[in-house]
Amino acid sequence: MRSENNPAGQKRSFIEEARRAQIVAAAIDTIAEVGYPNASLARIAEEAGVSKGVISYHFAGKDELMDQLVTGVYTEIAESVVPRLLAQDNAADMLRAHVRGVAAYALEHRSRMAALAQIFIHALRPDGSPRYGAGESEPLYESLEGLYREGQRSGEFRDFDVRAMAVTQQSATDGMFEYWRVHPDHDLMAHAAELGEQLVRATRAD
Amino acid sequence: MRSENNPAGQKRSFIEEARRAQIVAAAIDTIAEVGYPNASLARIAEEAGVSKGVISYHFAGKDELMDQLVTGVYTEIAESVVPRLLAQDNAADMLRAHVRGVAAYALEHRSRMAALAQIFIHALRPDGSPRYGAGESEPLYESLEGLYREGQRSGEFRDFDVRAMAVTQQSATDGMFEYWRVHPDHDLMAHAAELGEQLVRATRAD
DNA sequence: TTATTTTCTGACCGCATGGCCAGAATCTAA
DNA sequence: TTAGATTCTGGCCATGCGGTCAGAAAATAA
Repeated sequence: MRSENNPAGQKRSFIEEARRAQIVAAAIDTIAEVGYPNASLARIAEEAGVSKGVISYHFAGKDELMDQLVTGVYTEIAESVVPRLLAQDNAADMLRAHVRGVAAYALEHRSRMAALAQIFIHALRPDGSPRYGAGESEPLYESLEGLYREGQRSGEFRDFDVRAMAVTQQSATDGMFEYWRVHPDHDLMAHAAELGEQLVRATRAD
Repeated sequence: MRSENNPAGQKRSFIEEARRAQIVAAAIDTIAEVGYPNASLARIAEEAGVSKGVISYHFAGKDELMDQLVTGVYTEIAESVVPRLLAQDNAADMLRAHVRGVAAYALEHRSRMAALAQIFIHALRPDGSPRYGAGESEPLYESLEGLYREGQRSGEFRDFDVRAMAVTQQSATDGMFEYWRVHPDHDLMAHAAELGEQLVRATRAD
C-alpha cells in the first residue's frame, strides 16, 4: 500500500509518480468541466480511465488529491508570472503585469485555472470555513501586499489599506475568471487589461 | 397538502405564512453558521425546531426555499439601499453610498448577508452553472451598469467597460463579505469605505 | 359532540458519496 | 522459473442527502 502518509520526502517509484500526475490531470479536467461539487472520485477515476480504488491507493484521500492539485497549479502560475513581474521597473506596471500575467496563464491553461478557482471557492473544511481561499497564507495573496507596500514606499502608490486592496484584487480576479468560465466567449485579455487599469487608478498616488 | 405550485397568488393561511417565514429564518441562520453545502434540510429543520417533513410540506423543495430566501433578502437590501442612492446628487457619491449602504445593511443583518453570499456562491444548477450569481439578471448587478452609464453620460466617469467594472464591484463586494464572514472582527465599515474609495478612483474621469 | 380539513411526525426510499478491502493481475528480482 | 512486492479491480460499506408517505395530532366546522 503506497498511500501511507509520506511526511519526509519518501522516494516514489516512477510509475507511482506517473499515476499521481495522471490522476491530478484527470481531476483538473473533471472539475473544470462539471464543477467542484459534481467532481466525485468516481467521475475523476472514469476521466482518468482507471478504477476508483486507484485513487484511494495513490492518495490518502480526496483532500490530499486537492492539496496536490492546488500546490502544483499555484507553483506553475508563480513560475509563469514572477518573471513578468521582475521585468517591470515600477509598481503600477507590476500591478498590470500581475493581472495580465495571471490572465495569460489562464488563457493558456484554461482548465487548470478553472479547476483552481472552483476549488478555491467550493472546497470547505467540515466547519464550513474555506479550505484554501479567504485566508492570508496563500502565496499569491501575500505577494500582493508586498507589492502594494513597495509601491507605497516609493511614493508611487497612495496610502491605502493594503489588506482591503488585496481582498479587492484577489476577488475581482477570481470574479473575472468565474465570469469567463460561465461565458467562454468573453474576451478575457481585454477584461484583464480593464481590471489592470482599474487597479492602477485605485492605487496610484494623486 | 399545501406545497402544490402556487403560480397565481393563491391565498395562504396565516399559520402557513408564519411557518414559511420561520423556516426561511432558520435556513438563513443555518447557512450563515455552517455554510451552504452543510446546510441540509435536516439541519434547517432542526434549527427551526420542526420535523424535516414540514419543510417539504410548506415548500415544493429546497430550490423553492432558496428562491424565497434570496428574493426576500434582495428586496430588503434594495429597500434599504435605494433611498440612500437617491439622496446623492452625483455618480461618485452614489457609488460610495452603494457600497457603504450594502455594508451597513450587512452589519445590521449579518446572517442574512452571509447566507445570501453563500447561496450566491454555492447554489448550482444540475449542470454546474451558478443558480443566482455570475449571470446578468440580478437586480443589484443590472443597477450597477445603469449607474456607471449615468456617470459616463454626465462626464463624471471615464469611458471604461461597464461590464468589467460591474464584475469587479460585484466580486469585490462579495469578497469583502466573505472575508468578514471568516474574520468576524474585521472592520467592515472601514473596509467598505476603502472599497468605495477604490471604486471612485477606478471610475472617475481624469 | 362529531366530522372534516389542515398540519405535523418519524420512518422510510432511492441515490450518490468517500472510503475500504479481498483477491486478481502485473511487475520485479533472485 | 519462481517468489515476493507492487499495482489494480470491482464490489462492498456506512453515511448523508432530498424527498415521500401513512398515519397521528391539532385545528376548524357543523
